[in-house]
Amino acid sequence: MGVSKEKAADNRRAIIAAATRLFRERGVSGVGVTELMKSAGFTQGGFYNHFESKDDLVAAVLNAAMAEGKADLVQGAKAPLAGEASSYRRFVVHYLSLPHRDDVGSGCPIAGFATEVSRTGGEPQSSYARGFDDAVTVIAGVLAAEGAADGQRTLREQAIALYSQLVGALILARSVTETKPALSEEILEANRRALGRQD
Amino acid sequence: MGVSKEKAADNRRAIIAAATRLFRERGVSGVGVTELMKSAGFTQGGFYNHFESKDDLVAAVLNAAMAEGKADLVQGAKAPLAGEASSYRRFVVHYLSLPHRDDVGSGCPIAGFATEVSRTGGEPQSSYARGFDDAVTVIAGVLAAEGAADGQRTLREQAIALYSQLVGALILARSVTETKPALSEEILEANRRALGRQD
DNA sequence: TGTACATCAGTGAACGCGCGTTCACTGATGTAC
DNA sequence: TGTACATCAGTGAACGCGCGTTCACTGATGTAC
Repeated sequence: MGVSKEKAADNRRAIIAAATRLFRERGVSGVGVTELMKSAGFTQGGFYNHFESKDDLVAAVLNAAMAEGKADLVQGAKAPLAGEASSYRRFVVHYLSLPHRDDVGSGCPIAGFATEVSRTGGEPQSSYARGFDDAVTVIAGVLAAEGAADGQRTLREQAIALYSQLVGALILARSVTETKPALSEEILEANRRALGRQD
Repeated sequence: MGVSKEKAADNRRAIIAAATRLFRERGVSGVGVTELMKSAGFTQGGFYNHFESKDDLVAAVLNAAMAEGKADLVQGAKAPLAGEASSYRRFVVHYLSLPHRDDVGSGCPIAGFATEVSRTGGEPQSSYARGFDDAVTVIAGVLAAEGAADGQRTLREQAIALYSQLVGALILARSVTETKPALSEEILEANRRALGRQD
């Protein structure tokens, strides 16, 4: 078809963008290369001009998703101090909100890819682990701003525990959304209340 | 081959048992019927004498895994009061232990099947939700025995929040085991410490 | 600046392979008499 | 209790299908002169 280098790079990004969404929603093995390419606006064959294999794409997807996830987090943490809520409060409430629960495709990639990378291992898992560490650092910053002093536990430790609870609550809420929506909301609410008081 | 009804029922259970393990370890779509049957000691064709389809097996597997998971929980909660540790303490420490992290195949099915059922929906998800509810009830009992009074929050609410944190910690620890074992252990440890003090 | 040609992103048919499922066959089980 | 026969769990080859991947082809891009 003939396409400029610039346009080709755009197209590569479009494929990755489609994959970061679809892989979170349905899992890597739940999305075929043909469907993926179609969803990005191309036909199947072109895939291999950009990636060596589907596994190669998975690695690129985790890198991209983690970078994007970190950007979202940082932006959220230092968001314009609109409203009276603290950073901490806003972060928790947003993370455990219905819109976030229902938006697996562009929601927190740590929650969306956790099970995937535990089975994949390798490079994607390394990217994921780096992304997790970055997130913990940002959250520790939020806790510091909150003045969440604790003689026994470091900020990092507290951030890891908080993030674990948030991720668990989100994954559990998502796991029963379709058949038990009331239970799903109850899970979010119980965790919001548990995290309402300072940890 | 010719097999008694009794033996046939045993064989059906063996297939389900193999599947509850393999599906947790590698996901439903990561295990083929042929491999599954081989792992249970049979050839592929016999599968359809016991189940209408692979989806039908998935439903049976979730029922079985939830029943077994509940039995494990109840047993753990009322375990012989050996040692000085409280039920609560024992539960948390075991849940966040390395052996439990490394035993996805027969570990907590709520953690092992969470992502799977969020995509599957339907009957398997209903079984899962029932299993989750049962687990919350058992945990609320453990918290009650601990005298975890809290004027603001019900025992059920506290149990849901606690379980969310445990499940999140386990899933996150598993997600980085292969490439970042130190981080994986740090996640378990941070949550153990966070839950050491009464919630 | 203009022309000739190599490059390479995109197309879509085709490949082999493993999947879930079906089938004809087998032989011990378990029932009818 | 013994014999004849229907049942049905288990076997393993075969089915169609969708998967990841390859390929010959195309035409605009972008370089050489």
